Parts: sequence; structure tokens; C-alpha cells
Amino acid sequence: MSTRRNREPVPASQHIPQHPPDRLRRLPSWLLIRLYGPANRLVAAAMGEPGARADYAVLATLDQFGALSQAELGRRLAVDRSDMVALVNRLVDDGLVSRAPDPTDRRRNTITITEPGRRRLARLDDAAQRAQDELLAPLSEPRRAALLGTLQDLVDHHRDTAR
Amino acid sequence: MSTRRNREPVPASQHIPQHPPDRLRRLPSWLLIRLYGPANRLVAAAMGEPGARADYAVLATLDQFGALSQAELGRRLAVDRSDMVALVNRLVDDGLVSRAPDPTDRRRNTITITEPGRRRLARLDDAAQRAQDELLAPLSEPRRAALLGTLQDLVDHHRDTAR
DNA sequence: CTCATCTCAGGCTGACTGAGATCT
DNA sequence: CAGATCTCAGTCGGCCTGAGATGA
Repeated sequence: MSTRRNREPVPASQHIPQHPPDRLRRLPSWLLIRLYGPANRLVAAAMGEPGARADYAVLATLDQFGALSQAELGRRLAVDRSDMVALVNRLVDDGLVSRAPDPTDRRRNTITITEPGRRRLARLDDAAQRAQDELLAPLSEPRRAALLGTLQDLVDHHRDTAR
Repeated sequence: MSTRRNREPVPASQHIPQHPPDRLRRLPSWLLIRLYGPANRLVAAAMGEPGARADYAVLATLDQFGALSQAELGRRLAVDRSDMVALVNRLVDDGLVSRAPDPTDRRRNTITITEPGRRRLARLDDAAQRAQDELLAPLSEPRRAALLGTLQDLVDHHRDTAR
């Protein structure tokens, strides 16, 4: 086990890049967790307003699948039922979706995307794409494609497993 | 723009897998953010105690680089200076590291790994490896290697960029 | 009766900010 | 003086639990 006690010469000003230990650099879980921050920051910055990432997820889901209940939105996005209430509240207040009781099952709220919601979705699409370019900047096209496929397989595998 | 209004036949009990929209499935940032949870859970479960992941990171860093200041620990691990205080406090209380003022620069605390700390590090090494196997379960060896290299490049690229 | 849905209230953690004291 | 370090206090968002009301 490599326990070096040598004191490296430590310069006064410490703004040279400082590497993490090899153990962590070789740990996929650590790298994934470590990338959460940058991914989050870049997307948030590209989209402007706070909470826009969650808006984007809901609007994209409604655009593709049509009107859904809050519970199904939560299942598709892995968002807690409890947080979905507040999220949909905000979207309704902003006029991006509408909420109406489902006539066929009166427990449910049917959430529908509105015209302003679609316009916002289109703008957020652009922001999302810009963020990807920054996030993946050091990667060639083939490596981006390989990464995408691998991440999809991991998410699929842990969709049920998780929780 | 694909706005389908067709009501899919919705069975009463909804425990069939529900996919996220294609927009998100093709978004590396979303996939990365989405994998934070599973990665975190698996590592935490394998390591047992809560906070063990952070312990592991600090102990691995001290083992490889020798005694470091809290600030440099924070830089190498991308942990906030403020959170590092509480983290080191806990490690000191558990006897896994020792904290002493640096004689050459009295602003700094020199953090050193202890013998019990090294034993805990070895145990956490095993737990970390087990967690990787679960996390990467659906991937072949070559794909795991490719993923590792890609994630390393991304982390390296955003080490300075981030923040 | 069981189960699903929506809602609210609240806890917990990780990431972060601001400010102050100390020291180089 | 500027800048680095350590510490505390506190905010904010994501994630999660529990419980109640309503309805299938």
C-alpha cells in the first residue's frame, strides 16, 4: 500500500491543477458523482432561470406522450410525487401547462402542455444542446456516441433496480 | 414537433416500466444527472455507514499524497472548504485521521491518516469495488474501459472549468 | 377492503455563500 | 496591502417519509 510521507515542495500560490488520488480516478462511481456538478451548472447556466431543467423535463414528456397524470410524469422522470406537486404548480402559474381533473378517473389531474409551454420547450431545446457541447467539449463524435449509448444502458438497467 | 394526442390504453395497475421522453434519453447531461442517484445509493449501501463515501475520498487522498492541508484536500476532491471542516472533524473524532497545526504555515491544519484510518481505507476499497460491479452490471469489459477513459477526460476537462 | 392519486408538512443531505478571525 | 486558510452560520434544491383526503 502506497503511503508516501515525502512532503512535496508546496509553492505559496496554489492555483496549479491538483489531481485527485488514483483510487478515485479509477472509480466510475466517483467520476459519475463528480460530473453531476458540472452537468448541472452548465445546463442551468444555458437555460437561465433556476428550475428550468425540471421544466424542460416535464414539458418534453408532455410534448411526446400527450396529457399525463402527475403520477405518471413522476414515474417517467424519476421525480417524487411530492415534488411533482410543487413543480406542476409552478408550471401552471407560469401558464406553460394546464391542470384539469381527469373525467375518467377523478383521482387524477390531467396535465397538458399549452402553446406558451411549447414555445418555451423549443427555446429550452436550444439551451440544452448548447450545454451538451460545453459538457462534452473534449470528446470526439464517435466517443460522444459511445458515451451516450453506455449511459442509456446504465439508466435503463437502474430504472427499476434503483429504489 | 410530435404532439400525439392519442390516449394510450392505460391499464389499471401501472407497474410496467415507463420510459422517459426521447429528448431526455438523448441528453448526456440528463443521463449523467440521472445516474447520480443510483451511483450514490450503491456505493452507500456497499460501504454501510452514511458519510463513508466522503471518508473514503479523504483517506485515499491522504494515503497517496501524505499529509495535506484541508484546503488542498478540498481542491483535490472538489469538496467545499466549509464542508471539509465538518468532514475532518468527524474523521478526527473517529480516530481515522489526526489534525495538527502546520509549523511552517500556522494558518494551515496538517491532516494525517492514522493506522485505524488505513485499515478502514482497505475495507472501503473492497466495498467500492463491489459497488462498481453492481453499477456497471450491464456493460462488457471493453465498454467499461471505454466509459472509464471518457469519464476521466470529462472530469479532467471540467476540473478547472467548473466553478 | 385494498390500492392509487394528490396534497401538505416536514426531515435530511450535499452544494454553496458570506463573513469573520488569523496568518503569509 | 492583497491573498490564503480555517471556521461558523445559514440558505437552497434534491430526495425522501408520513399521513390525510378522495376515489377506483
